[in-house]
Amino acid sequence: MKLVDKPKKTKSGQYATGEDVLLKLGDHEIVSLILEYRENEKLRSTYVEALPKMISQFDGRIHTDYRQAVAATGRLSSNNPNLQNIPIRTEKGRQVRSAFVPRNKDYLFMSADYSQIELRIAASFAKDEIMIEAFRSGRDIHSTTAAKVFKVPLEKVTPDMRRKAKEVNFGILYGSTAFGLSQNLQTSRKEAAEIIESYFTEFPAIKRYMDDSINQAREVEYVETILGRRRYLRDINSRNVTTRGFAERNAINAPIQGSAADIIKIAMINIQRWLEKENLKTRMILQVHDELVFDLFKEEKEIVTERVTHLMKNAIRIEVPMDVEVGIGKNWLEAH
DNA sequence: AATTTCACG
DNA sequence: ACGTACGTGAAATTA
Repeated sequence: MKLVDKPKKTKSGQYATGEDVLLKLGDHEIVSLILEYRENEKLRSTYVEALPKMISQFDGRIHTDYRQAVAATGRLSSNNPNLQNIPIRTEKGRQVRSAFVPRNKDYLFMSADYSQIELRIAASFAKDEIMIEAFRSGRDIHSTTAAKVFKVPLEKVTPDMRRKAKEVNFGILYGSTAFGLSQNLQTSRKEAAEIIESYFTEFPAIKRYMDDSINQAREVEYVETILGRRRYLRDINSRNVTTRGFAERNAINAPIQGSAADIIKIAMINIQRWLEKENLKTRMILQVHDELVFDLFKEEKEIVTERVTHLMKNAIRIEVPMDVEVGIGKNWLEAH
């Protein structure tokens, strides 16, 4: 439709039509129509029509498989079907999620989520006193970051400043560049670069930790999680800047993402041991990276809530307290 | 079989 | 000038 002069192409030479590309075409009505169609098709083909076919003839339930040796960071992955990517972000998506229900009327769905686990791990590894103190005092981490980065008192942080700070906090964990952040914030590279610079001035320990991670990786060509899982980074000394850049971002991200995986695995082992020891009817049924989902026997509500929270918070001791949010409802959506 | 897109954390 | 934020899996399309 000649909406732009030089349309972006994919590496195989096709026109790129991903969501981020379409949204930069301007506000032609075709864009929202295509994206609406895509959303509907995704939900129809991947969930609404696929999942019912996966119902077991033996017990009427859907069973995923977890793979323990696929993800390079030590995370689990879920397949056949993937139950770690059930929709939640859009209204129609949430309808799909609400179809996941307990086994019978004596049960409820319970979800227990680690709050900001990766940022807490980063603060702890970096020994950043400001960020550690923010978590210890239970302050909102994104607002705290916004106050520091934009140099205003906490009460003067606007929703837009908080939104940007949140993107920065995530970007940091991924080793984001000014370009990446500007794309994500839909702002100029200049502003993105200024925000990042300001971030590193306010949180010097985080900057030091990131540099140390890369330098250590250069020495031994691997990085490690808190429990010693290694990710080998054989490209870390590559002379190709793009290749080396990937390895450097992995050097920052893998210990953090992987340590979060270590921690939830310890919690899962302790929770399962406890459920069996106590002969409880509640079952741990899903893991979604920082969340555990339970088919909760109603009469066990109080004890399970208390013990699961405790076992998740205390799986491993680090410099920062772990916070866990528990929700209970009559389906997976309501449990959040 | 490879690529592209998009669902999740 | 180029490429550019981490980790996955599934469906549809393209080659």
